[in-house]
Amino acid sequence: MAENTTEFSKRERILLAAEEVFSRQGYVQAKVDDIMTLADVGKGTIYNYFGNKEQLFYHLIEERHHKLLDKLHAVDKKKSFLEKFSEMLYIWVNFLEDNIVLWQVLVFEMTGSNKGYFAFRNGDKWEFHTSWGDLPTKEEQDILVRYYSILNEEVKIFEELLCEGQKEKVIDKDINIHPCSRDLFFGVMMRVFHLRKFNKTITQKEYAELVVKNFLYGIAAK
Amino acid sequence: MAENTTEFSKRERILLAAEEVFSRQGYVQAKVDDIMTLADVGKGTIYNYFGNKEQLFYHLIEERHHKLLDKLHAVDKKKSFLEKFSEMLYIWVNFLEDNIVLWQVLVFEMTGSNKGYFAFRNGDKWEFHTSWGDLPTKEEQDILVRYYSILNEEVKIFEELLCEGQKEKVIDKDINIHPCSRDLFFGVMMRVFHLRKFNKTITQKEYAELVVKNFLYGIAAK
Amino acid sequence: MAENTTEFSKRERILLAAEEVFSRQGYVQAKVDDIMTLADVGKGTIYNYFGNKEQLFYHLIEERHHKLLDKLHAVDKKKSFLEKFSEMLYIWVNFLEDNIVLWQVLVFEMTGSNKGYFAFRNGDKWEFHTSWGDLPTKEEQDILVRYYSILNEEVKIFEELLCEGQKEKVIDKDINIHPCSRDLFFGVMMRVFHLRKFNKTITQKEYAELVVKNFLYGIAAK
Amino acid sequence: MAENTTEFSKRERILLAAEEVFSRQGYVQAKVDDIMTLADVGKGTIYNYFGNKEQLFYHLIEERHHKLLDKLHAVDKKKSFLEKFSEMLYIWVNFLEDNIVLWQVLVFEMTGSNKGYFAFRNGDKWEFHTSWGDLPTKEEQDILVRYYSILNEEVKIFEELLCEGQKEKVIDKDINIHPCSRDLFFGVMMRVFHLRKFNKTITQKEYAELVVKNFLYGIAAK
DNA sequence: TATGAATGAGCTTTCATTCAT
DNA sequence: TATGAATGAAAGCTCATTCAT
Repeated sequence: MAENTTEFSKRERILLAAEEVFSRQGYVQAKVDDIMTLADVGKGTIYNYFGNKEQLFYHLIEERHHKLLDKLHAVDKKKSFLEKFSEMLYIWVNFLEDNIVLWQVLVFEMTGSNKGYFAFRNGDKWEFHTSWGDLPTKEEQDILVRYYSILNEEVKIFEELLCEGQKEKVIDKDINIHPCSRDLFFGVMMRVFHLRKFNKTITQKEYAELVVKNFLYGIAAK
Repeated sequence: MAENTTEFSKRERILLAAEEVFSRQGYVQAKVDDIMTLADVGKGTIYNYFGNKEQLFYHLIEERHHKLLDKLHAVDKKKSFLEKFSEMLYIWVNFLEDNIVLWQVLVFEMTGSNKGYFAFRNGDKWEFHTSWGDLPTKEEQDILVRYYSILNEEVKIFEELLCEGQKEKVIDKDINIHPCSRDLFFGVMMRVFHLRKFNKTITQKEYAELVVKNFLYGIAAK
Repeated sequence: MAENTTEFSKRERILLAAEEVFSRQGYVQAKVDDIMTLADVGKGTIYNYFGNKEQLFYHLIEERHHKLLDKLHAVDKKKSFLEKFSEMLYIWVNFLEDNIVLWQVLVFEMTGSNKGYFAFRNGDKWEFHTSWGDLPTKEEQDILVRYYSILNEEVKIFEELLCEGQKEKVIDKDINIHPCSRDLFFGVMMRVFHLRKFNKTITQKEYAELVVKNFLYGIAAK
Repeated sequence: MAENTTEFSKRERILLAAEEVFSRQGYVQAKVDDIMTLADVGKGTIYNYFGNKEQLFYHLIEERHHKLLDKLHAVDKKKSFLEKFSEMLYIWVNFLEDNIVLWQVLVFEMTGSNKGYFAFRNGDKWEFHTSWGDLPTKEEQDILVRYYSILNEEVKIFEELLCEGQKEKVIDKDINIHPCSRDLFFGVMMRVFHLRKFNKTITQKEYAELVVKNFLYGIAAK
């Protein structure tokens, strides 16, 4: 990765190295030193480009996030709900296979869910809650919001998709789409993490179909 | 918590404080000093009782784990699959509401899934794999195994339940129960985490029923 | 050692355990906990009997020291210098084989020679010097004096012996006995430590004779 | 020492401070904080340069060791055995006067002789033994070996010298050179430690001659 | 712009000693 | 007299960040 120092710009090399190190170690345990060494740049360079460790992680995530968004938005709007559902789930599964640890870190560490924080949008503001009393400080909140916003943008696409499915009467009218879309989004993340272990023979495409099927029709005998 | 120093033994106070601090900070970022202060005991006392930070966390988790297991095993074996399913899911949801951050820490940090590790049992041994090359050291593996074993014991109960459902032909015969039970187990964890935020009006009982319904029959219009 | 708790008094058991632990670990690294466990007494008991770790070590050393002195003084005064020399050296070698680590700890750690301190008697007072500027504090000096006194008593016996040898004209009249007796005393300690490794076939008796021979006549070809 | 911060590089200042602190306190009781303060550098700097406390000590010792070796090897090979003996002993005495506490720490603490460990080379491997049952762990052994190797290199020079003396028939043919060279080597160390106290009037040169004389011909009246 | 030597607050853990029982 | 639970000061080491070059 770090060998072809001429092929990539310093910024790209840092991002590539950051991906590897954050994926190996998680966020807290990842060391800027390791990223520096792997990227084959000076330590100061990382700080020049990205300001600090957290912002480096954010930029890494943001870049991937936008690539995912682009793919998701590229799905042909005119297709049927079921076709779009399969296709978009495939994109999501495919993305997760490449970025699973990073996205787990994002969901667990960076949104503060490992500290009992959770947040949701109330109108145009984010509200924070906690299972244990202390709310995040203002600075912490600003950071958390950035990561919540990323996840929210991703979830929203599936939420809108499911709404469409409900309008098209494929999805039951009594279903509450909001939590349901979160179930789908985070549930697939868990499934991908386990798929890798137990179900390596199935292709991503087939897997996406299976998820759609189970999600829509359950596992009960017909 | 620390106020009622006479009501609880030092050991209990440490465990109570540990729960709060680990839930506030996750495992790595939790400081033994904070646990000590909150429990209102000397720092050495924690080490006398539990040996080190990791063992303290383990004892905390193990204690809760056994309480959960007891409840799950107390479900009347003679009831029908559907009754048992609802009842056990309710127990699991109920348990998670009380221990959600701790169990997220367990699943994410302590099993090393934040580092790309995953493990599964091959016969009577645990095998470790990683998305990024470095395997955990022997010592780390020993620690990981303890946490995997806890989760495995919990998942197994649901796996056996679903097998029963398959035998009773409530669950489709073509479903692969092994990954499916993991989906259920970890999926509910995710749902509970989001339920708290978006769906506070519904009772745990009702929620458990909803999960069963969606899991078995999906969300498609009938 | 600790098994026959009825055979020995608590005090004896502590001393026996202390010997083993100090010999295994040296003074600083020996843990009072280990002594307590091995002696099978409560930790407070050690402090009741001996006050603190240092005094426990001192009592241990002192007890052995007096046994050595008794043996050395029991040598028949009327024998010739050479006979007495051999006999006393044998006693010293024999004692060291049983107490080598303890006496190394005494010489190195407890006299502060590992800290560059050295002391000698000026009349009836001990004077302290150091290679590195800071003299030991008053309290430290008091402790050091106790250990220096023990070694001094032991060396003195050999010093007097060599003086006698000089009077009997077996030892050259130009030899300065004071440093020479220290050479003998500490040199034998070093030799015993190495004898154990390289020269196991020779008996202690033969070894004492060898030391006497080399000390008196050197190793040059005759 | 710390005053002339411009005269010495940080590395040199750390080594100088380490010498002083290890000489004042021995190895175990020396505090990295004190070295840091005395060297007037940040604590991390010590770890950047030397990795850890033990390696710092090792580098300190190794540096001195190589200087000693250079001097010892610089002795003219063509001189007679007796001339070389005097000259090399003078070098050794001279070296010890400057490094006595450090070399005592090396011999006593770092080789584990304060814990009853001793080691010797069997072919090309070091074998460990102990007076009290517990052998050092593998990691401890690796560290011990480094210090044993240093001492071994130094002793070996004297061993070879004495072998030469035996070939030249200056030393008795029945003498076992191996333990004898250890006696000389460690004995001189003891003597230097005591010389400083009792015999300051004699020069190092004269002292070296005296040791040679006593070692070869003993102290008996001729 | 790019560097990496230097920093020091902050972490986990140890262990001699105390003291209420 | 005997105990051992409890203590907390003190230790080695880490690593995000800075800043002179």
